[in-house]
Amino acid sequence: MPEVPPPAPTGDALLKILTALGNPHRMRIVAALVENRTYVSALAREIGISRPLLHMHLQRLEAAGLVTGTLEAADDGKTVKYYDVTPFVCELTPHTVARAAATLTDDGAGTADRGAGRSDRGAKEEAK
Amino acid sequence: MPEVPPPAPTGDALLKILTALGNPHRMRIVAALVENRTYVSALAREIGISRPLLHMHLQRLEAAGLVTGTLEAADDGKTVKYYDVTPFVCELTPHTVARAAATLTDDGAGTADRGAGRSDRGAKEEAK
DNA sequence: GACACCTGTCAAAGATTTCTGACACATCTC
DNA sequence: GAGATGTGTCAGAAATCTTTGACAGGTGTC
Repeated sequence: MPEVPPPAPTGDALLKILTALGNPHRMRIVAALVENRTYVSALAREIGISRPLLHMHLQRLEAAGLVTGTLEAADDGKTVKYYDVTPFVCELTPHTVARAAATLTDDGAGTADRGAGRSDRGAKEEAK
Repeated sequence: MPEVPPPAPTGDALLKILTALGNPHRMRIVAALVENRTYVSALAREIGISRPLLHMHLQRLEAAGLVTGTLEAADDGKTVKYYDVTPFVCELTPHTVARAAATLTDDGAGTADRGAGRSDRGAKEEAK
């Protein structure tokens, strides 16, 4: 079959995606960015949350590879940070979850890589 | 049978699925149940977590509709609770997330006032 | 009866996540 | 300069999730 199967992310990557998307505010952020790209302050006004809070949510989404932020210069020269959604595709089935769980690096004892670990993975798309 | 498109869960349902799957232990539970169905105590030993903890995780998974538990009688007559995975299919893309976000009943204000007393919550948005 | 399994629930501690209010800095307009 | 807009970060409170240990049953075997 010529069908190209989904990228099948690693366990940690899938976990990051799930925890990133598992939040009403972040789901709405993705929804808003699908409609049209915006910058941080405008998006905060649109959704109705504070800038610091939105900043945190955007960081979480970006860390999961679901959105990307670019610092651009507006017409008047002011620097604005625009965000776009990544065209991610992730199929969730018992099999894909099981496959991802096999590569989890979390031993359950709390060896979670919180804030550490440099990841050069800009896109999960080619992961295999 | 022709191609059946994914059911497109409601916002709250998808959120439940995502938060249920967004946990290393629960991902491993699904993985273990995909291999072969078991009962609670055996599963707890297999994964290496306590029974009360596993019980909570299973409840969360069952509440999201990802697994189902059935109280059965073993050969010797002892009652055992077996768990099976539901053959769920959920496609995660910017579009599906956006579509689901539109039906979220969480007003983001923390007020668990599901679907009641609807009024303009964005009153302060235009106050600028 | 004593033991070994199974089932479930509870309260309380521990660890994350979420959220708010300030702060500091830059650019453009009046 | 003052004011409005944009950027980002920080500490600490508040809410939620995770985890443990103890408890209260049930059934079958020795």
